Amino acid sequence: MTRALPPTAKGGAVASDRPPSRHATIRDVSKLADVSRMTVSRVLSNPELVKAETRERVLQAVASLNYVPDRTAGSLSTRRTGFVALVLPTLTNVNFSMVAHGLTDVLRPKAFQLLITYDNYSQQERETQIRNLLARRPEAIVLVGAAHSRGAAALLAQVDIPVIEVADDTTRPVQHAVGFSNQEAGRMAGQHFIRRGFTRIGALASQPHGDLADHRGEARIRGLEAELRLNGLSTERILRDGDAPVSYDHGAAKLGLLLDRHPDVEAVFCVSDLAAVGALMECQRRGVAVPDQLSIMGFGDFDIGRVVNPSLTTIRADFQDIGRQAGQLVLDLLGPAPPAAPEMIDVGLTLVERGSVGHR
Amino acid sequence: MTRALPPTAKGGAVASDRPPSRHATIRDVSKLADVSRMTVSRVLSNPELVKAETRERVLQAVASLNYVPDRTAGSLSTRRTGFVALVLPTLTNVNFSMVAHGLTDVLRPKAFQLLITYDNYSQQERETQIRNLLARRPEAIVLVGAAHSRGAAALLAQVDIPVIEVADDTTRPVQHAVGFSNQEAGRMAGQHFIRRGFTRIGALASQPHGDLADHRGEARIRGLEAELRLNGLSTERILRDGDAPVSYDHGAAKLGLLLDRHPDVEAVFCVSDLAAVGALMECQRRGVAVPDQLSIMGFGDFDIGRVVNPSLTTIRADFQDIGRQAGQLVLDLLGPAPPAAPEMIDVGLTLVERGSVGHR
DNA sequence: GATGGTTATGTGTCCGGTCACATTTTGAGG
DNA sequence: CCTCAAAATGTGACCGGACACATAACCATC
Repeated sequence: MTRALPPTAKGGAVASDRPPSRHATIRDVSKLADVSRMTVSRVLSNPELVKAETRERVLQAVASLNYVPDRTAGSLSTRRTGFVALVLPTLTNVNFSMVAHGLTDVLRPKAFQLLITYDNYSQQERETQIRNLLARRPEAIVLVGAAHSRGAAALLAQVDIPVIEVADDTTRPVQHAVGFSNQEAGRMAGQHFIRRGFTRIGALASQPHGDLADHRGEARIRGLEAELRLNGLSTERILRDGDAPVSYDHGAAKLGLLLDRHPDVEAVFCVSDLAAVGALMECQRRGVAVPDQLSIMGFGDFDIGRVVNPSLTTIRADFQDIGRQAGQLVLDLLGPAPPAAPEMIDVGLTLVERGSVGHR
Repeated sequence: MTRALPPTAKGGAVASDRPPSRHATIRDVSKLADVSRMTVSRVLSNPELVKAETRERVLQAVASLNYVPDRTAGSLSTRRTGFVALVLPTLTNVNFSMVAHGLTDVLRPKAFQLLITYDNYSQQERETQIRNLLARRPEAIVLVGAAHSRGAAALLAQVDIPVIEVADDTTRPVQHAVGFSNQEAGRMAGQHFIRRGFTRIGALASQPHGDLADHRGEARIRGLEAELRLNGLSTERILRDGDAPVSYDHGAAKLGLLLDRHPDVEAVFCVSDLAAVGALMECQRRGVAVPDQLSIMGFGDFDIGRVVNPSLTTIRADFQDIGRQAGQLVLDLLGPAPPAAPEMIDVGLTLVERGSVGHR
């Protein structure tokens, strides 16, 4: 329960007291069952190699000692940790969590353990996280996002395990990628608005600056910009303001700003459903009818978009599927016949038409 | 990049090929720097013990070999893994994620690494997750929720590391607890409604059944029930229906059901803000004015509650603070002077009055 | 220049498993 | 009852670090 105080405890910082082993070891079990360590080991990993009678005896010893094999020790010997590292921007974004769930769906049955960390959208922090993770000797590393600091990129480039970048653009990954084109998302939004007859199209995004930046959101905005230009439309209603990541509040506040600056805006694309819902709510408060007076489109297909009024038209990427595919890719790459070429899987995007986008 | 195929590869399942070491070891570094292993080890953990000149030489060797110390090996020797295990119901609930963030806030600076898993609200799965985690020899284990299967409870009871149950009731924890009273939350909701003059009070919750059950939500409901009874009010408008965990959709659907069954209901408490927001949206669709015709209260103070119209009155528990306090408790318990008695920290609850609750 | 206390560095062992290989036991067949 | 392959079990080394302790280098002092 409580740690035994080292005998030399002076109340000060006693850093180097090697705590006594409090766990039963394989030797304890082997003695109790009167077999060799190896037999115990076999009972636990290849039971069919051990005679039923002996096996039973060993299992009883295991149970009576509450023996739980130490995977740290096992890993050192087998050189297989069973860890797969996962780096997310944050744990608080459901879509990123879905990537983790998707990975777990595939990897948990194969006895892999996810090592999940996050970097709060900071490339600097991401680099130190990657470094820490590598010290744990994961068998593969999965990262949400393809933008890395110079140091992180160097780290990943010289690593000898599968590296999979997910939920981002699949162009020029370090090794492998499972994702979609963020620019394409922006283009889809633009095309949809244009098809609906809108010409005064705006957008809400964060301002990209320095270490903390939402590269994926920015890419979406660039896609929209490109589409607008292609159609000879103005891009002046695209608002980049505030810090990443965007939120409900961001959407509400910035929609107000956009409306003040460009009262003539007909349709707004938000880099995230969160901002879109915030914008929608701000419209309710201002008495701006959606979609009659203003159309709103989001990105990400968050649950909330389905219940708001009107329901939110959005662009969907299946993040759980991304996780699953990444997980399967990890298994393939770690398997007996790993694919030789880098995999670049594009899971595509779907425009989900609901109620928040009208037409002219 | 790709795994070297074992020389014996027949294309079949080659399970037991011990992959050759692909990482530089401390010996490699020591040879290159022409020092002993121990000097290298010291440079990396107690640099001040090594002469500046030697240190420099070692660091160069480290850099040129891209040496990353293997924490698996280190852990085996020091008997300190630096892992703190965290078991959540799911990764997709922001409040649980906030617990993880709070823990990280405190533990990351102390070089601990969270080992995060989730059990999809299944006690059975939770038990196997705990078992897997223990094999990794975490130095402490933090669990969201205090309800465990018989096996899990046994596992936790005989473990020799700090066990902290968080974000749940703090009564009778296995060891320590950081949380709040869910029943109290229900009572607070009831009291607030009653103060506002309502008598026909209802609630939305999931149906508790079997392995998958939302014990926390159920406790809130029981608190509300108790409060209603205490005031001689009917509890018949409390609706327990559908599977846990509740969601926006659940709230929307079940509010409809409640309204159909009890058109006279004046105020509804939802076990989660998610359900509350869903209910609110359903009201918008049905033309039921909130709060004029119906008052709605949630639990959890999710971001979305602040932006909807009307904004959502809710009961707030500071989940990130829970995480931080749990993290600090871990540090204390692992420190040189661990508290002897079990800690039971109640972080309390706050009623956040916003727009969705009116009065008679 | 011998003495002794720092400071700096090195050696052997162990952590708790698993691997490769060796040895013993078992049982079918002659 | 012996032979011999197959099945069952055991032995020693090793994975990559860190600890405890030993030894060497340094430097001031007398």
